[in-house]
Amino acid sequence: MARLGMPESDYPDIRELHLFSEMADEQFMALMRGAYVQNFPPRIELITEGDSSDFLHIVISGSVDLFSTWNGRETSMATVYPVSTFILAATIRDAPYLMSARTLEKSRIALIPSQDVRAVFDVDQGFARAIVTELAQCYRSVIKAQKDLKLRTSLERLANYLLLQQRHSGDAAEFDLRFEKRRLASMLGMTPENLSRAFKALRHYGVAIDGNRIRIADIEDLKRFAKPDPLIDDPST
Amino acid sequence: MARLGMPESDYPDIRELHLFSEMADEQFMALMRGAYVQNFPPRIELITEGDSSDFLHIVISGSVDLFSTWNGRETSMATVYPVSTFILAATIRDAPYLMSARTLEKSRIALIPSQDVRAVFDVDQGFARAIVTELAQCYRSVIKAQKDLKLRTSLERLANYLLLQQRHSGDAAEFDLRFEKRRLASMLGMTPENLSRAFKALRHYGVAIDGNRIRIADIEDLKRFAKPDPLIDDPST
DNA sequence: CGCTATGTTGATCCATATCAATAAGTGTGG
DNA sequence: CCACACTTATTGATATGGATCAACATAGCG
Repeated sequence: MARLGMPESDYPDIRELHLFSEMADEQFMALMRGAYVQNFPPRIELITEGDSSDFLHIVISGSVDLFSTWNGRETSMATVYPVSTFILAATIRDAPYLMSARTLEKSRIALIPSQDVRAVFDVDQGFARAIVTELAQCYRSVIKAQKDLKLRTSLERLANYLLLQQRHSGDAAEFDLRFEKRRLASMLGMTPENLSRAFKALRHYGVAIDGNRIRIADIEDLKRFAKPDPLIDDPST
Repeated sequence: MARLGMPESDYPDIRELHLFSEMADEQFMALMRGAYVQNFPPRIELITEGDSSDFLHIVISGSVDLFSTWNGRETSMATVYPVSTFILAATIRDAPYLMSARTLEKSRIALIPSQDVRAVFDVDQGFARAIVTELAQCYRSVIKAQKDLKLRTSLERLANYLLLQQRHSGDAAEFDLRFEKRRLASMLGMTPENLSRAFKALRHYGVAIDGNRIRIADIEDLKRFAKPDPLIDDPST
């Protein structure tokens, strides 16, 4: 876990990130020279909400939970998978983190000093364009999550989540949940107990669950209940 | 309501927007030349979610409600006051609007073709910097709203909202609600009936309400209940 | 092989929505 | 200027979604 300069073997993965793919080689190398890479065990808190945003983080392998707390309560806000960045907005604004982050599993994380990111933004046209595109994407994702929360019941949110995961699994009739139910419940804005019951309630629409394995008997039946909407559920639009 | 080129008398107000204040004169004039201004009566739907984002909108006077619908339900997402823009993210990504917009009152709205915005972004460093800062700000606002929704009860949300409005009114002991309770309820993610009862429940913490007028007897008392948190309630951070 | 965290199930409680009735504005046209 | 229609706000009664509490089962994991 000692802090090391980034090995060049990690460069290609990061370079492929659309955030870095359009920038000049020279600027990319400048960013990489100032960057660090660390390997973390599971359940390590990487950042804490309220801290100042000294580094842009990139998940190279593993996965990271973004969560927030208030008054003794806690909620999962998002999950970050390789290869992507997190806390870009705090880095840009040089403002305190609004969310905490912890590794879910053994993870490899790259850290780029925030001031380097801001400096390169000002001199590299492609990087600037990429950052603004990425940020707009992030913004739209949160808006969709908020519509999901305000317009749907927890049962409807779960149904739509399952349809999305199913699509994500190449439209297979069966697939595994990507993370533990405890966190899924928190992400969907409900308690674990309520999630357990929601799964049972969805049996009426042909959803079978065995451990982490989900089987959807009749997609159309589930869709009639879930009423998926591209303006809420499509990750791309 | 006929579409007209923007009169030069509107330029200064827009120029002062931090989104436009740092850009070169030449680029600013280029944007303005392609822009239109329209006056709208109250309750006119300016854009509809799902439509393609042809124009960046700027509220010059009046106010605009951003709302979303699904399955016959509707919720207010935000209110836009002069002078500021809305649907910047859709403009940047050239993607469909995720929210609809309607005037709340008689309003003056400027429309800048989205492709002009994207074109100027690529040639003006100051404008690019301003856009990315603005977007990061928008993103953080929604994250805060989401924390508010997921971590607090409706009573706690209302209490913190009142504290914020009070600060917004120069820490006056009395102030008026800025918009009708019906919309306030929707913004806070509750029904009008529930809001009505929530106001009465806050009497225990020294909140008196008469029509649109709010009086907070003891700020500290209300704060002990509301537990305001800069990472949720501060508009600036 | 136990320990600990996770998941399930049942009973109950609480927050919030819904339905219904009434009151109070607000704007419109006569 | 008033009468009417229409929307908004309040209040009460009730229903329901979802949380909490508790008990137990189960699955990883050292």
